[in-house]
Order: sequence, then C-alpha cells, then structure tokens
Amino acid sequence: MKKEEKQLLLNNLAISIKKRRLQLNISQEKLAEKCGFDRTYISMLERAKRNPSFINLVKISKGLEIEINDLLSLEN
Amino acid sequence: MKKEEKQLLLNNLAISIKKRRLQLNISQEKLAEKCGFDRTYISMLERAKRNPSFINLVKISKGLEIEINDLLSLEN
DNA sequence: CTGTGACTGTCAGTCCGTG
DNA sequence: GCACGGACTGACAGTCACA
Repeated sequence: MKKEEKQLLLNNLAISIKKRRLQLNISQEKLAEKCGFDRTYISMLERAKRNPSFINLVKISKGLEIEINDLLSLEN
Repeated sequence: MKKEEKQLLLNNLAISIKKRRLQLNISQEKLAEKCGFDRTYISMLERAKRNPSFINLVKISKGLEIEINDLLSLEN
C-alpha cells in the first residue's frame, strides 16, 4: 500500500467528517467538546493530517451522531 | 468513554475479523501475508490486544475481501 | 498454526500559542 | 471560527524469540 493511497483514504475521511459536522451546523470546537478531543485534533483530522485509531474513529462518529459505517460510506 | 467500553469495541472488532477470516478459510499467517502485516499483529488483533489505526483497518478489510463498513457491521 | 511479552522508533493526541 | 506551528507524553506499529 502506497503513501499516496493512505493519504487518499485520510482525505476521504477528512471530507466525510467535515461534511457531517457542517450538516450538524456546529464548530470544530463544539465537536471536539462532544467527542472529548482537543480542538486542534479535529482540525488536523479535517485536514487529513492524522490517522486516527479505531477507538477514536468510534468517538468521532458518536460526536457526529452517526453510525461509524455510515460515516465511512458517506458520499463525498 | 470508559476503558471497558473501549475494550468491548475491540472485542467486537476482534471477533468480526476472526469470523471473516474463518469464512475465507485461511490462516492468520495467510491473512497477514495478504495484508502485509506480521502474523503476530493479526494474532493480537484477533485477541483484541491492539487498537488499530484507520489505515490498518482498511488494510485488514482489504485482506479480508470485505468492505470496511461491512466488516464493522458484521453480526457476532 | 497460534499465543504471548517485550522491545524500539514513530506517531497520535494535548496544550501552548500565532495570524 | 479556523489553519497552523512547536513541544511534550503516551500510545501504537512492527518485529522478535519462545512456547
């Protein structure tokens, strides 16, 4: 698996997270608060700068009030 | 989010991975080879000893020839 | 064929700040 | 409200020898 491929996956995830957050009409800070994360971490995720763990993916999806599989299959 | 909750999530993931691997009727070693992982890493995942990253989750699902959201929503 | 513990380097995730 | 940076600690990746 190539580096660009990984980055592409992170990009898609980033877009999905951002898209869903905007649907909820909340700020990164607010989402961070809901998830129990630092605001800068959310920022990094939405810029595809981080590769979150499975557990954190679950936390994010909870904060976004969406099932994790729905989050991952969100059309971009 | 409590520690037991996280462990529960990892347990479910572990079971799903193992179940799917057995469906394919391949060994941990064989799966490891398909994913590009060490066989002991697969072993750890199936024993819920590791909290894999998003990228590694994708790799696993590819090795298991299943969509990641299908893997996560596999009935245990 | 798989379980297990231990290990090292890298990265995740936080906390401080800036424009 | 967000992007972005540096510095820090803990967690994960990836491997090994052994059972």
